[in-house]
Amino acid sequence: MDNLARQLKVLAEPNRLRIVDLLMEGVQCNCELGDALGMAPNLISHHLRILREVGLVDVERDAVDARWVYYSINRSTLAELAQVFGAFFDPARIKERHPACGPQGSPIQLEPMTAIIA
Amino acid sequence: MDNLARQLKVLAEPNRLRIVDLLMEGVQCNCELGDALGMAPNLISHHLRILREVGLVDVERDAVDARWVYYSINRSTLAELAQVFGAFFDPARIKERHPACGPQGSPIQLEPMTAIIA
DNA sequence: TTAATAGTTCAATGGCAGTTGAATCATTTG
DNA sequence: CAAATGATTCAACTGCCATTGAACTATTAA
Repeated sequence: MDNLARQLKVLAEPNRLRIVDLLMEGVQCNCELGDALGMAPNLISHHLRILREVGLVDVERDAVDARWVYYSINRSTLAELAQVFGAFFDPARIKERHPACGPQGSPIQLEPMTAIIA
Repeated sequence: MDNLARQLKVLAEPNRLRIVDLLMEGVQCNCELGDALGMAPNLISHHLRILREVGLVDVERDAVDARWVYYSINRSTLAELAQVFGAFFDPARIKERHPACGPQGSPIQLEPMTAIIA
């Protein structure tokens, strides 16, 4: 579960989420990502490193001109994440209330409350 | 997409993720959550408020003894989140590389790179 | 070999947010 | 009424992390 939280934290950053989205669309080099997002190359590198650390992104270097570096989504990591997430947040998992506290004799006597929100 | 990032950010906090997990198991009052997680009641309240703000959690007040407050997972919000997440991170969405930059004439000539990680 | 290019690493900054303890609110009980 | 209970709100603190600008590495081009 801590592992899930860690991956969610990585994806919860808006710019990283956009990077992942662009990588899924096929965009891959640092410069293109930076252009698309209006971000500096070093910042792109920073986020890509974090995405690599959780295994969501892979790296390749161009065989002809080694200055170019291409990033891509790691399919298996993504698939596993989607699977774990889907299992964890499956609405069917929600169980009925079984309170161990509260007054005896009021098992299911509840009234909807909107006041506390206002 | 910003909306997705916001919900992910809420769920990326380990203690909140545990609270969500407990709520799915049927645990619901502040005190029980606090006992289960070893956290002070005010901190539980804090995280529950954040979960409420994104619509993931609902609130009810005990009809017999109004001092007790019960929290529960909002099924529709959870279902929508699971759906959006599943669609966004679907491995089938990953497209082929189509680089607009890089040297001409090296379309698919790449070599795997492990050095950069070390 | 010198300059240019693509990218990374480093140090410093600033803001957000989780945590803490005390105070407060609302409700029920004696 | 006063005391107790369940929970929330408030103010202050602290640590983490995205951002920034500059320096640095590696590779290719002139």
